Amino acid sequence: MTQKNSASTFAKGLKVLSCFETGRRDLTMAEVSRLTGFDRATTRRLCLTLEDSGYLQKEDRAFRLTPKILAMAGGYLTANDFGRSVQPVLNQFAEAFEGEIALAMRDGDRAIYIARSATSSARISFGFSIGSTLPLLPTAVGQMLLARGLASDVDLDLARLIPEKLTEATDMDLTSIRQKIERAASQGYAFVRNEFEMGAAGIAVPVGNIGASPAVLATTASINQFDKAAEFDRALDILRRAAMNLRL
Amino acid sequence: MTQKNSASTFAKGLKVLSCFETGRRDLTMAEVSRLTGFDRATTRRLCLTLEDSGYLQKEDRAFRLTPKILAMAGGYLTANDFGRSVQPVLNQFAEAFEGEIALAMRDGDRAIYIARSATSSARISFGFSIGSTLPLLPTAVGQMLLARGLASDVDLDLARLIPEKLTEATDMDLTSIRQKIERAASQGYAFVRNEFEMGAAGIAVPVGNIGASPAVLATTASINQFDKAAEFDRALDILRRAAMNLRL
DNA sequence: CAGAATGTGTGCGATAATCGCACTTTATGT
DNA sequence: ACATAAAGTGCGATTATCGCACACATTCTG
Repeated sequence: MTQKNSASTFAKGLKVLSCFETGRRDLTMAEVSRLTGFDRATTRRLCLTLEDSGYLQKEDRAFRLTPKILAMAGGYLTANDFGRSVQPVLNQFAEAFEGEIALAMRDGDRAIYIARSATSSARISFGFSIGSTLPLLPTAVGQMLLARGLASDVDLDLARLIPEKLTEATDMDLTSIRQKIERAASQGYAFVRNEFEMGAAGIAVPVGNIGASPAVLATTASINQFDKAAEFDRALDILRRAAMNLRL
Repeated sequence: MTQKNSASTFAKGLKVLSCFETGRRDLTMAEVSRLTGFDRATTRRLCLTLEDSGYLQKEDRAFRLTPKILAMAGGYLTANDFGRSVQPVLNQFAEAFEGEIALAMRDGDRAIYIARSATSSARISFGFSIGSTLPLLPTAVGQMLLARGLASDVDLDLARLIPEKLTEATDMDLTSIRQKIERAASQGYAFVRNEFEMGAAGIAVPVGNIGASPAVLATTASINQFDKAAEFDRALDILRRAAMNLRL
């Protein structure tokens, strides 16, 4: 059905492209067709258009993203001047942590890393990088982003977002989650352990806005690194000082 | 004109999207129309489709990329497992340098950073990050990538690529550039000073392939950091050891 | 402040692009 | 060798798209 002010073929194509967002290594046209629900002939034309345009390359019968998509991401980062204004600050404070620090914001129903720095002693595990996406409910980053919203928006979000049991410790109770978000708002930080990844803990603090969108600063580490109150306090202090140093 | 196996509306839309790759902060529909050559009504529909799909947001009358494009980049990085296999090694060797180290590959007629690490003491200047693109001819990264190609491909490339005078010192002579590429191939590293950015020097070494595409590892610094032969040799040695440590 | 320049929004007829179906061919798996 | 899955193809029907011209809105300039 034709919709004013829109190009449905283009929208379909973007949906095909978004199939590659999850990090699935190789996708055949048949798989893309199943994921999108589009007719196989339609999917074929759209995939080949992405290949012609340089965003996908085909190997055997499977497609994968090319690094051209990184250039687009680079366009976003350059437009915001993050390479100069944000990255050096994150590098400095990652060293203060001897760990990892990341700047994140919300994109739809998820959190997304938009800048990150880590030292060689940082915990590897999940393999976070620019562009990594995290769920909102079971992560410190997500809870702090939700906490930065209006209470009425939190109500709407909690009515829509479905908790997903990622570990044995993932909190599936919306009332409990809401309390954590409210506590994050009142105490100025979110702290989550074992809910997103077993053995991992995260702390997130508010940091200002990117455009009109709230951003948060976070660090993740092994849970035992924050066991002692002094270690936790030190990490929180460094995060807060990093937040004050960031010019967003 | 209809072309088999393709969707021209989608291709047009991707061309609109690519207008935002350059890091231009805000683009109006009129500007996008001029850049692409498309009719203004066509451009309007395509821009609004990108907005509907979450890739662009509009502020006043200008559009800008949203962080959603970073998630796509994250899909590329996750598919290649760079967050786990590459980033920790780069972090380790950035510390050895007390500077910057980056993994790059070729994308069309440019080099593109696909992973990067820097310490707080690294030189800021250009603000490189994942997704940063560099020209092939006046950069160590570019010359090393060209050097990794077949001699016949280098011939074709040098016949097509047009040198661009970025600094007073940019080499515009194709014969001279060809010699530098050949030297890079024979000595196993490329070294460039002041040609891309005044005051900046870069060293690049080969590092293996990503998929079927050659990759290189590079560091950049102030030119005076490599003035002494001992400093240069140390940097080259660290780069080579980093290259050996990377599992691509 | 008026006029010029630029950007945006809209309607609509023509037509080109797209769709999706069914069939064929190729590749892979058992 | 056969079954299954994926890809490739042709084509008629239909829809989506295009681009033009005009109107409206915003910004710039003298």
